[in-house]
Amino acid sequence: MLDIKEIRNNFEEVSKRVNSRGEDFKLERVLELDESRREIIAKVEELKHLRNTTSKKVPILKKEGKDIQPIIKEMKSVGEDIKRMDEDLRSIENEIEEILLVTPNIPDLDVPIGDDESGNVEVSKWGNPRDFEYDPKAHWDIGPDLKILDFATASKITGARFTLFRGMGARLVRALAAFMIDIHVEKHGYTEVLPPYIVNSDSMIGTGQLPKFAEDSFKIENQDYYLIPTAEVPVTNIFRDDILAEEELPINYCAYSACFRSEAGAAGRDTRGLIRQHQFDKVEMVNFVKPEYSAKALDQMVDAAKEVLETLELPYRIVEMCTGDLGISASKKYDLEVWMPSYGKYVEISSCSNCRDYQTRRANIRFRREETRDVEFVHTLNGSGVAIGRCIAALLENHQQEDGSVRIPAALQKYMGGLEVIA
RNA sequence: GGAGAGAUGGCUGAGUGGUCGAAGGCGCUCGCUUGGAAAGCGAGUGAACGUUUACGCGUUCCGCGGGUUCGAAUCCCGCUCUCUCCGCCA
Repeated sequence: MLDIKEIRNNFEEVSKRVNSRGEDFKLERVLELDESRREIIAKVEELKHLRNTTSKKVPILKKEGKDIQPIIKEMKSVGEDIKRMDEDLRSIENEIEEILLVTPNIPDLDVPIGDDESGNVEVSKWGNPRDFEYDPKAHWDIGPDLKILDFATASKITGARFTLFRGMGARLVRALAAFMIDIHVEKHGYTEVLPPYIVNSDSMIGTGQLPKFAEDSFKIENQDYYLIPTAEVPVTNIFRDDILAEEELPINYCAYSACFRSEAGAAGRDTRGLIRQHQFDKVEMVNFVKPEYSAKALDQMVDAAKEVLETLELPYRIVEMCTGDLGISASKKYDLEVWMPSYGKYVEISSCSNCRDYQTRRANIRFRREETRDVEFVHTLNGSGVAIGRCIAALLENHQQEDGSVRIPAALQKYMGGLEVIA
């Protein structure tokens, strides 16, 4: 959520930068509403002050035997005025909130301007796509051939966009989760958490999934519960409505979880294989940091994700998202894209975002700065470290061998019980 | 799912209609004291919003949302969460 005071005091700049995302976010209306809101507040608080001071006098006058009927009559009417103005105020504040909850974060000044993904900028590349001396298979063929992925049975059990992992396939999911978490915990100082996979709407609002993107989530019928689209939601909301001590920061959590997405707008896209599923596993990183530290934290988070891919010997590139392709909460975002031979291109496998104070304003996550004793909003970052389903697709395709088997990268072998090849 | 109890400031814990943002205690901060520390003594110690150059002033907040009243932490209604017992269950 944007800071209403920032909108008020710095309207041109805020408006220009938010609208650089390629959409007009109607901040003028917020300005108008804010104006009348403050007008009403001034009036109604004056009346409340009158009521308070008068109410204190009433028992005294009563004791003195004075006639308090005229005062009571007057205060009754004052009370009605207050009630009416409070209602007006509430409706204005609701409208302001309604707008602010769907207004995205302000992009950082150095984010490239662009309307859509075509404006994204490649920052770096690691490794080289393998030059196959034979016709490489896609993972949706490799998996079923090795009997480790079973899409047909999953669609019987549930429907489209689900996978049944079998044998070494199932083992691979478990191995990758453990492998990734170990990297983050042992090398990057993360604390492992395992959150609920179902959250309430306050949590979904806190991280930005609601109210704007309701159709992307699975909602539990007749309850205020949602299946998490990412562990970012429960983990970021751990500190909702808290004031942290400065010395507690930074807090770095990583979490394995299943993720559930309706993929409402993706009908017909990526219909084969593991790339776009309603349920997938992911290891997520979430940072809570002091404002002055969040830019650096984003680089470190990207480094942690890079390490996962490099250790798995998967070629990737890093792309910086342009203003038109940032998520609602992000002020700056890097995607890590892994080389996918079946697609003949790089495919997103991690997304690392600096959300600055956007989520913490929504979720009311603050810290007290020692020096000033002031309360400030924490900055949050989140990033995949990395998506396990897509990682399996990449492993199968990039490390496939001509005989149909798949080589397990050295670093992963101990997590696979010493297995070197899936055959 | 059934029965009961509860929710007050960083913590603990009073408060059943009127000078209550809320006693007391603990904690914390600053000062005094000390060779130093502890103890002791004194002062201070929430957040949001509005207003103000500033000092400050005002409003709101006692789980959440309504209601009664001139006035609600206190009375009434609804909801949420926590705890205990029973049932069920991995």
